[in-house]
Amino acid sequence: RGFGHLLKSENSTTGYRLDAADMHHESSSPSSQQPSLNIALAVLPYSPSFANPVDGKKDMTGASQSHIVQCSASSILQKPSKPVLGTPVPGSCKSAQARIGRPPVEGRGKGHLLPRYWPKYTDKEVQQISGNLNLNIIPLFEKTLSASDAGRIGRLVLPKACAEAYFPPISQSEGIPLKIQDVRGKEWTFQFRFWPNNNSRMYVLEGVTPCIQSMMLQAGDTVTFSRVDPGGKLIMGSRKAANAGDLQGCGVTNGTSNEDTSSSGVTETPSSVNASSGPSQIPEELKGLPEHLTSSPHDGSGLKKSETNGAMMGDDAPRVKERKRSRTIGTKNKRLLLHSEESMELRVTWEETQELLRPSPSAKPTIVLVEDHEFEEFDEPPVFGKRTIVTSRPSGEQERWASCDECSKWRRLPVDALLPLKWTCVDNVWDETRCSCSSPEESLKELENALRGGKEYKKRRSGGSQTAKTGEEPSGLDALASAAVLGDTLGEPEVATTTRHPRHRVGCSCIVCIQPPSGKGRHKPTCGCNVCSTVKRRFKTLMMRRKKKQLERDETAAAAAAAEQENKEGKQAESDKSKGEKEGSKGRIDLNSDPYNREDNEAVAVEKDESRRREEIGETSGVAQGGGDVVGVTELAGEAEKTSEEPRGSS
DNA sequence: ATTCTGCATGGATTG
DNA sequence: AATCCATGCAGAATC
Repeated sequence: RGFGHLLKSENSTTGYRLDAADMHHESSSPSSQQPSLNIALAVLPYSPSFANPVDGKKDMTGASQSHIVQCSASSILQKPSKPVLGTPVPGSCKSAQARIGRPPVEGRGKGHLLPRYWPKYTDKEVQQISGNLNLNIIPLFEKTLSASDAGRIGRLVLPKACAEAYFPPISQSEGIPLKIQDVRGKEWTFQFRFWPNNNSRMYVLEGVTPCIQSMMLQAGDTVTFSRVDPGGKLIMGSRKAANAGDLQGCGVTNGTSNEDTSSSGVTETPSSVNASSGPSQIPEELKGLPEHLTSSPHDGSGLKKSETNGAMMGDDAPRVKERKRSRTIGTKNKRLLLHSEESMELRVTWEETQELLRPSPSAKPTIVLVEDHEFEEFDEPPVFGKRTIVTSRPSGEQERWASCDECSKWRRLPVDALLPLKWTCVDNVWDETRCSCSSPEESLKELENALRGGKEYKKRRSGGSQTAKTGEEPSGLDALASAAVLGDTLGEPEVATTTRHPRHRVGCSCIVCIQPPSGKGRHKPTCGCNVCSTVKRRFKTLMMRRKKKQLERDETAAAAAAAEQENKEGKQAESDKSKGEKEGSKGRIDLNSDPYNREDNEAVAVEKDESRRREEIGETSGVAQGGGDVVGVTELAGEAEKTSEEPRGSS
């Protein structure tokens, strides 16, 4: 519907309306099976004459028209089993709109675009476009961001066909700088280039990180590329993945969320959009851009892709949908691939996370009646609340416990109490005798009995609430997703270990995984867990070795008498130093070696010393293994300095 | 130590 | 089987 309108000056005779209802009614005719046909045809396909998309555009309108005329319906209707249009489920949303996928302009061949790259627009977006007829927005393609695309590496992999079809041709691998404007009018310059890949090319946009960040995009979100007509200016927009729908337990694939706009070519669009960039922020020439180009993340409407769209589109639709769904980042992103066991682990974490969600403090819910059931609809994403613990008394009665963010004392609360992220004794409205940090803590016998051996107990042992340590918590769906995926912040910190290296799993003790984390989440200096003790032991061994070698070098240097000899030995010292560094490095890095097989006595001595020290502080090795974080290197260094006069080595 | 860069690899998809 | 493309990887550059 949208592009038909956009391009009506070029193709006014067709008069296609792309209402979903129309689509179905017209499906008897081959030429109308895909009413978006003319829309697709109106877009300039990749033309070798496309030489200057930014600075000036050739007569694109004419070219478009020629393609409109030249393209045959059959070339576009090769795969009628792949629906690109559809209707949302009636009643599933207040302003249900179809996201229209534009089919490729050409059939098989160089310019053929896979449906997942077709730009998809909604009625509302089109309406917005129609509000300003001064310029045409020619949708080119879109791409769902992969983890690599959204990562800090700053490279956005472009679908080859799209790159060759809609970006200027490049012959050199270095490519060319390409100016692309975002919907706020900011112009970005990316390096559009390619790498030789097998016998083909792999096209990338380099330097996209600032742009991606400014749009607050992440893996699973979609970037769209359009062209302004006239002018040929490239426009880059974005669309967030519909996490809100996933939040409600739908649309979760492999633990990741994705709007999956390519699954059927049709999705509903959130009801409230365009919150972030008002018209005043949009340059005049860009007013009227498709709504998706300016839509804000997480509209909060909680709408999701209709599960029945595929079924309405034909017999093949469910199969296609299933297949296409697997083509999301869930399957291709190896980092997010989970074994079934891990998947279960993730689900538990996710469910646990649900308990922490609270409505945003400023959010005012709207009551929506769906099939006689009242639902609270929030315009703002939820925030994390304070983590609490629910215990059961012998009588079966449940109660909730929370620790004060100020004094860390545990307070007994009603089981239905929902606490904000920051909660102190003063906020304890349920127990007047314990509504101050000066009030004594209740006997924690019940609490400890209930938690002994459990996760919460370990948390308790590791010193108070996690939220108090982490300070400012993330809020919103992004934080929720991150927490669920990483298992960090809210869940078991040990899970985060696996994020050090994608191939490694919990329990891996290699050099990569064993490194103590820096910043938040470090183990306490007194922590005696296996990881901490191993790291401490090895570090001490390293420092002792270095000290010994330094002494040897000093003796050598002192033995030198003549100045010339000194010079000579100075060089030798350099050589020794580098050699020593290498050996030191060997000792420093080799955290995977078995400490009990060390040939040097220092290790044994250090081990004994460590054991003695642990006995003194009454800790048992292994209790907190993996239950938290590892002592920071700086603390280790400080510890090492106490036993060595030598300045802290590079660690 | 971290980031950048260019290319390689291999799973997923397509024809 | 061919192709695409997400991501791994290693050397270089930089912090």
